[in-house]
Amino acid sequence: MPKSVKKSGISVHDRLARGIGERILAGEFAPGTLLPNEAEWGKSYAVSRTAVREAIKTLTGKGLLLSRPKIGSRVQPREGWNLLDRDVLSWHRSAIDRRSFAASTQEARRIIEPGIAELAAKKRSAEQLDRLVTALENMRKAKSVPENVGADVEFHSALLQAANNALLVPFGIIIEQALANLFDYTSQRNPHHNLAIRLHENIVRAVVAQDGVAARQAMVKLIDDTDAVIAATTPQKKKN
Amino acid sequence: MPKSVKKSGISVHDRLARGIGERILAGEFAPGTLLPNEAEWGKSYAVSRTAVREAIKTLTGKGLLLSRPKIGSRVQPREGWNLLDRDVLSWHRSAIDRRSFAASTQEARRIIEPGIAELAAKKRSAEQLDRLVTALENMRKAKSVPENVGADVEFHSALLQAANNALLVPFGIIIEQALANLFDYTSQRNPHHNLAIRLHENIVRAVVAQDGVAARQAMVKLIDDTDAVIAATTPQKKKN
DNA sequence: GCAAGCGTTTTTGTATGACAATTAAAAATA
DNA sequence: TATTTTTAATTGTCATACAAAAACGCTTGC
Repeated sequence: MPKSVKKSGISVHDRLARGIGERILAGEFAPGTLLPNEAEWGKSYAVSRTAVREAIKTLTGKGLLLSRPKIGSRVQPREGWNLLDRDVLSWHRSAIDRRSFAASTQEARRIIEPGIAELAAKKRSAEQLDRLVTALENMRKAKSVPENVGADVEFHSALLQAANNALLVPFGIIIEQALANLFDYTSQRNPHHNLAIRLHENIVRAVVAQDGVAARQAMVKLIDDTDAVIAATTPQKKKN
Repeated sequence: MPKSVKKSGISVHDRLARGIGERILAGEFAPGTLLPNEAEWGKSYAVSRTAVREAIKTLTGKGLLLSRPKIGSRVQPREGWNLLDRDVLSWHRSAIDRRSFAASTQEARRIIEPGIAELAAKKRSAEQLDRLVTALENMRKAKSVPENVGADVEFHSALLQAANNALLVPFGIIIEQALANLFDYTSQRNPHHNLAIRLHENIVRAVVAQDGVAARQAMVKLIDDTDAVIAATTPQKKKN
């Protein structure tokens, strides 16, 4: 019996890649494991070998697999996984519990975003500053939760771009996921909205003044606040 | 059998993916550009459409492309590129000049690695500490430049793993490239070897003592030294 | 004249079948 | 037992055919 894959508008090999990818991230196929061969995938998902191969190429491109003739496709060690890939990260997110995912993203943000803010303050161009200011205005104008999330993501993306370092760009995905995650917690209305706006304003002020240290500090405060929001909406947390 | 100079071993679609990927990173196909269609690629590289499609799937999986029926494959905006993918980063590296690549990697390391050191000091397990200590010993014992690079990379990988945050793991690729790059500069013998060892020892000491602040400071000193090495081997640079 | 709807056509998406290349594992040999 | 050869399983590549999506141009109706 063909395994049912969630159907949607997207292509067969994309659905397959997601199906297999989620099972790898969930630990069903641990690193070092040899996957079923292409013919078996085709049979179990009722698709052609062509589609299977394209799905496997996608996963290989993301560092999850390595294929060799006569051997098959082997799950690679975790160090090689492109966890900062949008797809892989979303599979990862659905494979672990929300709390620890939120903790990981916040921890990572705390390491990276203050440095980004400092760089942005020092190196931003006038255009990049414009984009940041516009994002802040959109945050003020936001009337719904999705609008709010969108403007917030745009704000942090603009800041990231203003840092002018291509190697840091991939970390934007973490911020995106962290914010999406956050708005899972703060259900419909966010009473912190005004405070959040003010915290973002402080960052903009520092970037305008090209004051790296102030930008860093303002970002730390913003992340502190996010931590507080998460803690407040959580039944209980255990310390270690 | 030296008659054929064909890139032996590597598959056709891998070579194609690399070929197209390098041309995208080099700017020949800018973001927003529509690539030639699959049939044309097949003709110009003398391969089947199947191979072309698998190469394109690889690149799509790395965030470089998006394909849609009747439209074609369009180069995605840079924000979506998985620059922390090993392949993409190497294509990027060969597309820009060495100096600015070194500057970018050092800038990124300066943002992230101190935080990693601090996390590692606070959260490392006994086994993770062992791995770190072993890497340090291998640095001491290293007799050749490649051995030295290998042990150095292993040291920073061990530290990264000790930080116990999966989202930060992809950053290891930057460290790898940065160190490889560095040893391009310091040609054969590195007179800084003893100093470098001592700087690494300081990090280990802090991690042993679980002193996060000390670990952070020690890492900053190490990166400072790396900057100094780069500056010393460079004709001239301007400060701003 | 102009807008809306409808086929046309281009390009990717999927399937099938065939054969080549690779190499682990089994079999044969020294 | 150790080494070499053969075999077989699996991915890699190709050719062909048709399906599906969607931009484009055409017709039609007002």
